[in-house]
This record gives sequence, structure tokens and C-alpha cells, in this order.
Amino acid sequence: MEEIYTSLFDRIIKNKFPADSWLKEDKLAEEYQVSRTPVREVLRILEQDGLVQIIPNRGARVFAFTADDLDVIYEIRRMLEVLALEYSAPSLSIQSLMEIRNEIIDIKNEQDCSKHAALDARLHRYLTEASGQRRLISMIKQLFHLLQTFRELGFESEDVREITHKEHVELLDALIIRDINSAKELLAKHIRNSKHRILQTVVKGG
Amino acid sequence: MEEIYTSLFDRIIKNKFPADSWLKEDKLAEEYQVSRTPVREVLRILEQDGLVQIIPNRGARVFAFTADDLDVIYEIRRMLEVLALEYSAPSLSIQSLMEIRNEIIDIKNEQDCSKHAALDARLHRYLTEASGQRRLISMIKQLFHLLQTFRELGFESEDVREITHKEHVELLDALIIRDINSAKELLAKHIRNSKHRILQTVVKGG
DNA sequence: TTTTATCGTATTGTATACGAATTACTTTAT
DNA sequence: ATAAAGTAATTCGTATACAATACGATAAAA
Repeated sequence: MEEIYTSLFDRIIKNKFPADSWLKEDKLAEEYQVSRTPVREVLRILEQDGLVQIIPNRGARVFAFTADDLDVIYEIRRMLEVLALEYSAPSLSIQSLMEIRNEIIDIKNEQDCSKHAALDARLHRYLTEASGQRRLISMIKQLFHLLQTFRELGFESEDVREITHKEHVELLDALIIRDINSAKELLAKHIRNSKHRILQTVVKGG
Repeated sequence: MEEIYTSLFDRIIKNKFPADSWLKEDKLAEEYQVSRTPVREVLRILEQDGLVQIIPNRGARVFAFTADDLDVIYEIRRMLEVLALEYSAPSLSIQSLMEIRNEIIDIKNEQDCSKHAALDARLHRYLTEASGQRRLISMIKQLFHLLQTFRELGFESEDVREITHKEHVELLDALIIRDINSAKELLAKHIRNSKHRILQTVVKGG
């Protein structure tokens, strides 16, 4: 089931289905060699991801990702992460921050872009989860999940890796000296810049 | 199925289940006189609402609403609605704004608090939906849905109705003269005030 | 020609049955 | 008495069958 979900998620995000096409439970069940039951469940989850729209007694229509959607989701992510930082700031440990900072400096010249993406994810996850706000955390996680493909795409560019590196270090430095207001602004700028970079990549690439 | 969802949603929101208790599919199916199939679907949706936590092969644990959750959700709602206003501001029609403004003034002394809640919902819905951003709209809708019970509770107080009325009119006036920055600030304040009023009510009420 | 009614087909919604996973209990050996 | 292992009971996950619903085609009436 997890496999079906991952597969369909990927196919929709990458626009492998014609826009507004219908996903038939029967057809998918046959394709994945399972019964309709797990397919139905996956479709319900995809609906919550905003990737399909389920119309009762009609079925699931794919709800393709537009550049506009990407823009909004990044804006939402920016706001929510800044909010999370507000909650988490008091409990961030200098030690953890320094640890991440060192690792970021260590991989500066690493070519494998998945390592960069992973470390980026780890930093954002730490800042978010330290807030201790379950509902905020799960919302941000979901946005992150939606953006994952695009984020990985971004890290393929050397320039992007370099700028991101600089922004991360600045952010961590502000946090380490407990300058929360600067940190919030730096985080907001970082995410907004990421959005612009991604949008450029996407427009260029497809 | 809709009925089962509404019922369970209500029961969880209103803390009718012991904290951390397990919802058994069998038991619920019997209780609602249906098979496990629709119950399962409802549980998955409730999970996305953040009202239960589904652990594979274990079941669904109720995930009670805390005051902390209420606080965070209101903060998120505030940010998202302000973001929506940013998008919608250019396309808000003076006519619609005036229409809502008149209705708000009309029901100023109405005692039926459901009328106030409905009009409040209509104003927020208009400002949100005019943004034209599907994903933003659906997220805000879901938050609104989660908060509905508490919002209705708030309108039972005459004082709350009066302050809300004042805040609504101020907000609409700013929008009508196209002072978007003031409007954004007024909207943010309005939602933040609502949060405080609700939290007081909830703490007072139990 | 346009509209309406009806039937057939395609597709989803629900019930039921069975298999798999997990938990709780009991037995047994140390 | 305690810990380990095995077994029974509970509960979820999936498959399958049937019922309900929506849509389109065809035919009849205006």
C-alpha cells in the first residue's frame, strides 16, 4: 500500500497523468495487482495531499500541480516555519545547532546533491520539531513532503547549493548567538529565496 | 458515512472519549449499524483532521484537543488568512464588501448567536475564496472546520458579539477604502483577539 | 428538431469473509 | 518465582461479491 501511494504520488507530482483525468479504482487495482480496497485508501490520502479531488459516486480526478500552487505552498511553508521557530527558539540547544553547522561546513564541497538535500531537511526538521507543537509539525511535514521532489531538483545546481549553504550558516549563526528576530527574518528570506530558485528551475526545466 | 464522520468528529472535539482511548473498528461498526468499511474510511479522514492517530495493525487512538492545540491552530489560521487577503485584496469588490457590511450592521442587535457565527463565517470565507488559491482555501477551510465548535461557543457571549461586530466593521471599512495594509493588520488582530476570547471561554467553561 | 424518458453500462459504495499481524495469556523450564 | 516460549484471542489489512448511483445512448413524444 505504501508502495502504491508512493508511486501514485510521484506520478501525479511529475505530471504523468493528463490534467483532470480520472483515476479508476478498477484500473489502478489491476495495474498494481491488488484489490480495490488499498487503492481506495491511497486515493483518500492523495486527496488530503491535495493531489486528487474525490467526487462522491464519481471517482478521483487528478488535481495537477501548477506553478501557482508551488508559489502558495512555499509561502505557507515560510509562514509556518517562522511560526514554529517562534515556539522552538527558547529550547534550541547550542550544541545541536553547532553540530548541524559543522556538518554543513563539512559537506560544502560535496557533489552528491542528495546529501545536501538531506542536511537541509534535517536543519528545517530540527527547528520545526523543537517547537513541540504536534499540529504545526505535522502540517509542515506534509508541505515538506509535497515539495520534496522540487527541492531535490533545486540542489542539482552548484549555484543553488552555494547560496543555500551561505543562508544556512547565517541562520545558524544568528540562532547560536540567540538573535531570534534576525533568525526569523533570515529563515523567512531563505525560504522565499528557495521558492524563487525552485520556480526558476521548474519554469526552465518543464 | 457523512453521518458517522460528523458524529465521531463531534464526539472527539467535545472530549466524549477518554484521552488516548482506542477506537475499535468493530465496535464502532456495530454501534453505527454499518460494516467496518465506512468506519475505516472515516477514521482515515479523522486522522487527517488530526483527531485520531492511526498506528498500523494497531488501530486508531483518539488524539484529544488541548488548549495548546487551539492556540496553535488559531495562530496558523491568522497567518493563512492574512496571506489569503494578500492574494485576494485586488479582486475584492466594493459592492460585496458593502453588502456584507450592511448585513453586519443589520444584525447588530440580533440575539440568535448562530446568525452572528454564520455571518462571521461568510466574511472570512469571502476574503479567503477571493484569493483564488485552491490549496490555501482548502487549508483554511479545514482549520475553520476544526474551530467551528469553539467559534460558536464564543458567540454566545454578548460582549464577544459586540467586540466582534466592531472589529468586523473596522476591517470592512479599511478594505472599502482600499487600505490593504491596515486591513491586514486589523484582520490579524481580529483573529488573535478571537483566539484569546475563545481560550478564555474554554478555560472558564471546562 | 428538441426535449424527455428509460434502459444499459460503467463505476463507486458497502458488506462480508478470510488471512496476517499483534497482543494477551498460559504453560513450562530454570 | 521468573523468564521464555508457545498458543489463543483480538484486531487490523485485503480480497471478493453485491448493491447503489451516475452517466450515456437510444427511443419516444412534443
